[in-house]
Parts: sequence; structure tokens; C-alpha cells
Amino acid sequence: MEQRRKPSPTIDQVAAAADVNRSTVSRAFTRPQMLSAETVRRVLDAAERLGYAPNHTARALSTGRHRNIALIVPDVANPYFPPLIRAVQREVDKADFCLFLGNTDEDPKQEDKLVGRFAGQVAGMILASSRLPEARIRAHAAVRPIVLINRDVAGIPRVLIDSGSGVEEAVAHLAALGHKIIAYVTGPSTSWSNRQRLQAVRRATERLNLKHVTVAATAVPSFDAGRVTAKQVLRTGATAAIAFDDVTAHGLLAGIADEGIDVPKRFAVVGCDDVLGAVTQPALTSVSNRAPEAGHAAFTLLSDMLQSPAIRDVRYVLETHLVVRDTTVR
Amino acid sequence: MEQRRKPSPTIDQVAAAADVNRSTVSRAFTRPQMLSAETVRRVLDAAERLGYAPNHTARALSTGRHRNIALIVPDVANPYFPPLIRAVQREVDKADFCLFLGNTDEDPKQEDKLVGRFAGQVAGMILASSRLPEARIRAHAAVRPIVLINRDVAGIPRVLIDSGSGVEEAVAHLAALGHKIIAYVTGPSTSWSNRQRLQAVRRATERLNLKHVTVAATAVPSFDAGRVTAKQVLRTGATAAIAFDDVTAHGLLAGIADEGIDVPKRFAVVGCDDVLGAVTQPALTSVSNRAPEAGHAAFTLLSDMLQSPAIRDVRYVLETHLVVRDTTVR
DNA sequence: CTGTTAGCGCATTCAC
DNA sequence: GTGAATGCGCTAACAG
Repeated sequence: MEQRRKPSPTIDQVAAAADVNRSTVSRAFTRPQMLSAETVRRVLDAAERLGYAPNHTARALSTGRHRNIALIVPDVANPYFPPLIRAVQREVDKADFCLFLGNTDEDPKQEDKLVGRFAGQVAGMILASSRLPEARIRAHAAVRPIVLINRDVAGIPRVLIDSGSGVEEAVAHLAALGHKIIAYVTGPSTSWSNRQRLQAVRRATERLNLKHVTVAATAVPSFDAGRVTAKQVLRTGATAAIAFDDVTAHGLLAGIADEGIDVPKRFAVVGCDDVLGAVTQPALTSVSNRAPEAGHAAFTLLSDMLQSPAIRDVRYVLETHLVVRDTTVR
Repeated sequence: MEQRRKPSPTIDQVAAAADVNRSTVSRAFTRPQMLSAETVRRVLDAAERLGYAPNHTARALSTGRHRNIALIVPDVANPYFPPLIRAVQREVDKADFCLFLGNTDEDPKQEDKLVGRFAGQVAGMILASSRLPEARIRAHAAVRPIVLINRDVAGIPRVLIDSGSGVEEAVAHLAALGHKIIAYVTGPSTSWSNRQRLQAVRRATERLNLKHVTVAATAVPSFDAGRVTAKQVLRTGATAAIAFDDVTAHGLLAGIADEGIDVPKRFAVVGCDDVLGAVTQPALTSVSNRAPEAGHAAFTLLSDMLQSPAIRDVRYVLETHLVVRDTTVR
């Protein structure tokens, strides 16, 4: 049952088969226009025949350039990220790159470790919702191209989904429905989006002369985190809550139902990121999700950085809007 | 605004700083027990000071071994896969490997392309729900270690989630409830799981003296694919349906509701993979999901293959069970 | 225990 | 247009 894998052919074997020099084979693959059409054909032919494909590793070592990029996210299984990953994937693919995926579990230490692990085999990295301290981000960005998603660090190219705009719409919507006290259920304290949403709630409630309270959920956003928070939210006297994300909002909804309180008649709930669509019961009002566009933009940015080594201070902002469904008004 | 990135230190610089030979530095990192504790300390010290980290690429070129593996899935955004990816991720991480992620869009050509792209920079690959023809799989597996998930090819190590067992339970459950005609709503025709589920429906209905019909959904499983299939399903005279997966079942549920038919009173629905949990309305009865265990097992298998080059014919099967919720009985 | 030497497979100067 | 030579950063024999 033993079986040896045959080593893949090298550039030298192709050179021999095509009766040319190694450099000619190399050129046939990288800059064919430098060679006579006839030679190119002969080389490619031989390569085809031998099943030769340039060795990424050797090429990278020689040029110092990799055709890989890494995408690091806090939690693959959080429904927010797969569409983002998907979008990045698609662009990476078009560019004929390979994608490394890293999962930090919302842990800055783990994130730091991953950045280190990927370093040296990628052309650049995209950090989505990075939980790293600003200093670490700057340190990494000084050494290699980095693009941030949902993290605002001056001087580092970043793509920001401005959920603030959508959250302000949400507060206005709730105000119009007559709510006077609005609760915000928090997400990870290291999350830029969380801070942004919290600030938007503050700003909007103040402007509209409403009260707001914030209720802390556990560190990692989850259905259960939202659910156990329900009682506490109800005790604040709020009649409406905006949750850090849809998953938390979904749990909150369940927790409120556990208390026998009708949504939206006696309590209104708004989520963020609109990842659950109409699957909750009642269908969740939420702030729109532009993660796929963010993924696309991030790769485009990174791609630009790879072309021109000048570091540019790009701040790409995507606005969001409120998507009204049945948890706020029937 | 121009800025040059400083190149990372090489093994030689560390060697100079520690006043030893390059090989000593190399050993300090790969086989410290070969060196005197004192030397190791001195080398690691110098490395730390210079911010040195071994270059993956150079190491891989020299040893021919990579510390990367690739995981290829049909659709990252399909809720079935993120937990699987997550599980693989976790194991990969423990082993100090890096993970490439590939997305095939259910397209065999794309899958083939990805395998080629990753080849040469990975120690091995895991193909989840591969849509590749058997011949292609064999061809690839002959060249490099490959582990399959949810694809049964003799001679290639594979991890199979036996949804058949759960589907048979589902049919028995429906039979006990008095259903006589059961519809199966298909998934991708190239999917091993789809064939397996279809066969289970056939087997179980025959054994229990029930009728079954199959209704084809569009190629890519989706909410909409399920929804538009509803009318057709109802026309068959079936009073219960088992769908290829939860996402399709979810759509089916919506389509049936569109027709004004009450679930589960007048029609019963069963999903597969249990990825939606209790989020549908009514909560979906489904066949349990063991994707995380499959991911774990797949990496363990791959890891074993990397240790002993002997190709082994492993067939690791995970049983499933029916999870009864509200779409079959209230 | 540690230094010496020789590649890994390729891109890239130079020459011709 | 093409060939010859050099080195990317590292590991792995082989010596001592």
C-alpha cells in the first residue's frame, strides 16, 4: 500500500525538453513578449507535455513577491463574515491570488499571532474588525501592506461601514413611533463598530431629546448573550432596544418573548448588519449590511497598494440605512 | 508620503549578531535540543533583538515541506460551511499551520483551478463536498495528500457524514405521523450528500410501504430555490417533504406559506444539516449536523497522512439523527 | 555540539 | 532574442 508521490517537474527539465536555457523557460512564463513566438510555443509545449507549472515558492523566494493575501476575521461562524469573506475571495480569485483565512476568536493575542504566521508568505493582509491595539496595527502596517475593514486608524488605508448613519435613522424611526427611552446592547468593547454605534445612539437620542441607556452584553456577540441580557434591558424602563448586531438582537428577541412581552406592541427591537433577513420571528428591523462591498473595496485598495509602494491614507466610507421590518412596527 | 518598508532580518544577520554559524541559528529554531542551552539562549536572544522570524518561503523551498493546507468548499456563504471551516481552522491553528480557503461556487472547473493554484504551496488539501469528477480527484490525490469530506471515493481518505441514517429516521417519523406520500427536494446533482439522501428516502419509503416523489430544485441550494419549488411540491400530492438542506427547506416553508397552507397541520417539512436551529417559523425539524466533527476529523486524517507517506484507505463515517421540531408535529 | 558546503527552483542581472 | 552566472533565505548532509 506504500506509494511514493512523484516530484513535480522543474524548470530545468522543461528547458532540457525544449532544448533552451532555464532563463528562456522562465521568460516564456513571465514575459513571453520578450521571446520569439516560436520559442514561446516550443517551451509552453514542452511544459504542457511534462505537466510543468512554475513553483510558487521558488518564485516567491526569488522575487520577494507573493501572490497570496491573508484575510483575518474575528469569527468565521458569525453570519456577518461569510459574505465578506466571499466577496474578498471573489476578487482575490480574479487577480489569480490565493487567500489565507485567519480566525481570531475575538482575541487580540491570537490576532497578533496570526499576523505573524502569515507574514512572510503574503503580499498583504486585510484585517476585518481588528481587535488589535492601534499601536500593534501601526507596527504591522509599517512592515507590510495592510488594509483595515471597520477599524479607523489614521494613516492606515481602511474601509469603514458607517453603521452610525443607519443607527441614527433607527433612533429617529423609534422616536417617531413614540419611544422615549432607548437601550443600546453593546458588542465587544474593542470593536470599532460597537463604539461607533454607541456614539450614534448617544448623538441621535440627544438631538431628539430622548433618553438612552446602555446595557453590556458578554464579550462575544451571540444568541445567548442577547437572550440573557433581555431581563436587564427590560428593567431599565426602555421601550426599545438597538442591539450591537443581528445575532444579539435575535437572542434579545427570544429573551423578551421568554418574559411574555409582545414585540413590537410593547417593546421594539432593532438589530445591526441585517444578516438574518426575514428569518426571525417577527422579522427583524435592522441596519443594512454592506460587508460584501467592503470586502471588494478592501481588496481593491490592497491591490493598489501593491502596485504603488507609496503608502496612502485612504478612508473609504460606506453609508448604511435602516431596513424596517416587524420588530419595530406592525 | 513615500515610504520604504524595511526588509526583515535574515538568518545571517542573526548569526552575525550571535556570533555563530547560520546552521546554528537554524537549529536553534528547529531542533534546539541539538544545541547547548547556552547557545540556544544566545541565538534566540539575538533573534528577538533583531525581530527575526524564520522565512516560511525559504524554509519550504529548502525542505519541500509546507506548513500550509488548503480547504476548498463549494460556498463559504452557505451556512453549512462556516462551522466546518471554523473547526478545520482550529485544528490547523493548533498544529501551527496556515489555512488557505478556496470557494468553488459549486463549479467543478473552478474547483480544479483552485486545486492547481494551491498545489505547490500546501502540504495537503481538504476538499469539502467536492463537485469534481472522480477521475480528477484521483489524479490530484496521486500527486499530493488529499482528504475528502462528504465524498466517497474508494482509496482516498474521506470523512463522511451519513445523513442517510438521519433521513431514514425522518421518513419513519413522517410515516408514524400518517404521511403516505413524501417528496424529496433535491440538491446539486454532483453532490454526494444529495445522492445519499435521495437513496435513503427511497430505501425507507419502500421499506415502510410509502410513496415517494422527487422534485428538482435549481442547482445551487438557496432560499429562493426552495421557495419557487413549493408549488410543484404541493402538486405532487405529497403531504410531507424532505429537502436537501435547511436553506432549501426554509425557502420551501416560505413558499408553502405563500400558498396559504399551514405547516405542520396540512404539510410537514424536514430539512437537513440543522444549520438554522430554531430560527425558522415554525422551528424546522432537521437532520443533525456534524460538520464541525467532520472538519476536525479531516484535518487529523490529513495530519496523519503527512506523517506517514503510506496512502491509507480510511473511511470515517459520522452518523446523524433526526432533530424533531415544529415543522412536522406540534 | 558546531562549522562547512551544497543545493531547493526560480528570476534576474549581465553578456553575447 | 537567448545563454550564463548569481543569489533569494533556509535546511541538511557531512565533517570535525
